[in-house]
Amino acid sequence: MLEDGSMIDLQISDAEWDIMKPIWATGPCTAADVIKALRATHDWNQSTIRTLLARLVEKGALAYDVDGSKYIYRAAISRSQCVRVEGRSFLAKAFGGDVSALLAHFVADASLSQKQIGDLRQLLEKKTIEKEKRK
Amino acid sequence: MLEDGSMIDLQISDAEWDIMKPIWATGPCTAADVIKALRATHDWNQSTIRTLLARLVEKGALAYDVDGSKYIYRAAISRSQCVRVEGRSFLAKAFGGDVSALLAHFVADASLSQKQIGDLRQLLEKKTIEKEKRK
DNA sequence: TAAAATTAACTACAAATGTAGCTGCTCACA
DNA sequence: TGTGAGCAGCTACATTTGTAGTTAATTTTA
Repeated sequence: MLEDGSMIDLQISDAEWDIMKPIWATGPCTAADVIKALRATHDWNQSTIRTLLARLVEKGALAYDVDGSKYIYRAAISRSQCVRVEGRSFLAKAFGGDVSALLAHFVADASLSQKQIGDLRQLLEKKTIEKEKRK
Repeated sequence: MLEDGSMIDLQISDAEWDIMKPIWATGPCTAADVIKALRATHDWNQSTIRTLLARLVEKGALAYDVDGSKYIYRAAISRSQCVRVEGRSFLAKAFGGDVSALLAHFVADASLSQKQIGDLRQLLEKKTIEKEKRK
């Protein structure tokens, strides 16, 4: 069990993320559904997608229920869990774990709209208040 | 040439990042220096480090000057360039390119100190003011 | 100067990843 | 009920990555 109780630390490759996304987005579905969902954005052979689905099952990122001759795949780990794991790994790699540095980087690198900046400021404000309260 | 004029899009693996770090941190140095720098944190055979150095040269992330029988390695790409490339790839993979979502995630996931929150708020404020001015 | 220590170059090899092809079963439709 | 389309399972294969070992030249040191 990892410190945060997440208990998972799967490494999902780039291509595998692309498979997970439509499943997280639309819920349980068949391989055909995933293939259809990716047709627009990826020039992948359907074999490729089926292979990746199988690998994700092996890894424990997906599970499936059998429906006649096909599988209904569903996420076995949540997007947020994956994001957390992936985020920490990136944070460690690129910023030596310094979250402030990471945040500063993305604030500087991205061109945020006035509204986005406002939202984030509000989020931070709320966080400050929460902390105040807990004192 | 990529849109931002960075012109590079090297993929630096996790282990390779660990090699780049001390070089970025301390400037040009020999393989022995890198090995020494990593001894504290990594249980790597020196062969491993030398292999990674060579790979990074192949990839164009490092360059070297010959000094007698040894190489003085130096970064051929800056840390910030790497961070930018890596950051965008992560942003695309985990947040579909939505910077706000990324920022919100790290603000929520990390336990920021009061001071860190304050600094970030200040940074955003500055950004807001800049934008105001440019109007 | 002869032996010991360094160094870069080359080789190795398993696991992960990207990207498919082939095969045999099965289900729906003609 | 035969047949074609679709499906999962298995095989394949080049590349990247993690992690070394070996070798030959060279440099340092006793």
